[in-house]
Amino acid sequence: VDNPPGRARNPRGQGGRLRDELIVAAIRLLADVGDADRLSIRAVTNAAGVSAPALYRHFPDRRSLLRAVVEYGFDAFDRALDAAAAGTTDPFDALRRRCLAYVAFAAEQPALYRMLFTATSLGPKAVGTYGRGPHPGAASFNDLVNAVQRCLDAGAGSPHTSFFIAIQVWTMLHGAADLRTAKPEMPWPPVDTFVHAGLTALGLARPARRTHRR
Amino acid sequence: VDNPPGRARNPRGQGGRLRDELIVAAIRLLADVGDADRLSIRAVTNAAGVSAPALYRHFPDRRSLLRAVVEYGFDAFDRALDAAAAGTTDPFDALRRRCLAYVAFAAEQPALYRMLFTATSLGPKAVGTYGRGPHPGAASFNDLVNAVQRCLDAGAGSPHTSFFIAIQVWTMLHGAADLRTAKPEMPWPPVDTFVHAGLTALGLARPARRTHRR
DNA sequence: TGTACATCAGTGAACGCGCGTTCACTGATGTAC
DNA sequence: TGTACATCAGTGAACGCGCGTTCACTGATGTAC
Repeated sequence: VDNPPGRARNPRGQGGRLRDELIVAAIRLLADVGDADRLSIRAVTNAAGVSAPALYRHFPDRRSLLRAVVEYGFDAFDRALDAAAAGTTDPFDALRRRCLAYVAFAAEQPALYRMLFTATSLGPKAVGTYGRGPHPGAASFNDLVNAVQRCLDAGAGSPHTSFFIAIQVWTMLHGAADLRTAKPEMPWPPVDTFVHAGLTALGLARPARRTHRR
Repeated sequence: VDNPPGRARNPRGQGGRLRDELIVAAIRLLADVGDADRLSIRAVTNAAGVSAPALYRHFPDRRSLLRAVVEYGFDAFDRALDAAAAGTTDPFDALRRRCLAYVAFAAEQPALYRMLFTATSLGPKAVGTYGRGPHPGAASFNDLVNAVQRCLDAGAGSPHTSFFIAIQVWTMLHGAADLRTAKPEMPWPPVDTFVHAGLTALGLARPARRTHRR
């Protein structure tokens, strides 16, 4: 991984650009090394084409960089799911599309997905904790609760609250996403088949129509 | 973490004992450090009361130790689930008990659980791959398929095969176990409520009896 | 019964490495006068 | 218009550390004769 030879120093007042470049380089590198623990400052700065100490102008320490990566990653995750759901007005179809996009995101960027969903706030580990403010994934979960609620409003048949059902859906999605990454040697059923079966079992398939069109 | 002061050298021919002591020490340490990546040879041998090079008499390298930990961990996992299911003859109750024991195992030893279920065969990472022979978790999954099949034989109502249903159950359990560890700040519903709801949704609750006893 | 020797569990020092972080610095560029 | 200076993005060398692994070794114990 050589330095991009042509990187020029940012002009005065534009030093902040390097901050974003470092985050993007970290995410790119994450796909190669497979684990946030392997994201060393030296590797990230080298991938961004600067020397290691240059990082400290933008982040006080390594953990701060990783936290920024997590926030950036959740942003990308939310955008991917919203984009998938934007293609339909039917709440059941929207939820199904969100679910498929969820698993697809994890399949495309497994190391980033794990960093967002399993490395965060795990004791003294790499990323550290988010003491103040909401957890960066809170918005994503809230989107899911809302998507489920729209299905309930449209007549979905579940005895549970939208919160409880959202937990059920999230659990299924995380299990599917994480296990498929962890155990690639298993003969997993196709994702859409699996997601459809899961949503149906949870009462989140479209209910039978009361009337037929003529 | 000081050396246990009293450790005596094993007698001739009993050098193999240290092998087990190292594995046990590694699992104990795993609970403290929280991640298999942090299981350094020096930390493990120190916890076992020997010098670092002593490990090489029993394992060719670090990865071999970690693989032995995984095998040992799957053994303990299987025993915990079997013990939980041994208390009943009803297949639905047996499956439910297995599920609760699954999540309990993960809650009690989160780092070990992760090592078994998410670190294995993840590219060039800590543990390495299991090229030859069956995956050490294969037996556990097979037990689950059998437990599901017994429910089907007892009249469970699912349109799917026992393999597919076992994938559904496993996905739910892994999702629940892993997310609860990763996001402890979430207001998770009680495990037994959640597992009961999940098994019911999957058609794995006891079917209504045809006849009543008089 | 005594002794030389082979076996073997484990040690202590050392290696080269990549790490996060610090420090004093360089050199281009905008600004004040 | 020219020049001294402040600003600031980024550098290069160095630090102390823990790591996996190697090497030559120690010293207790069982065995052959």
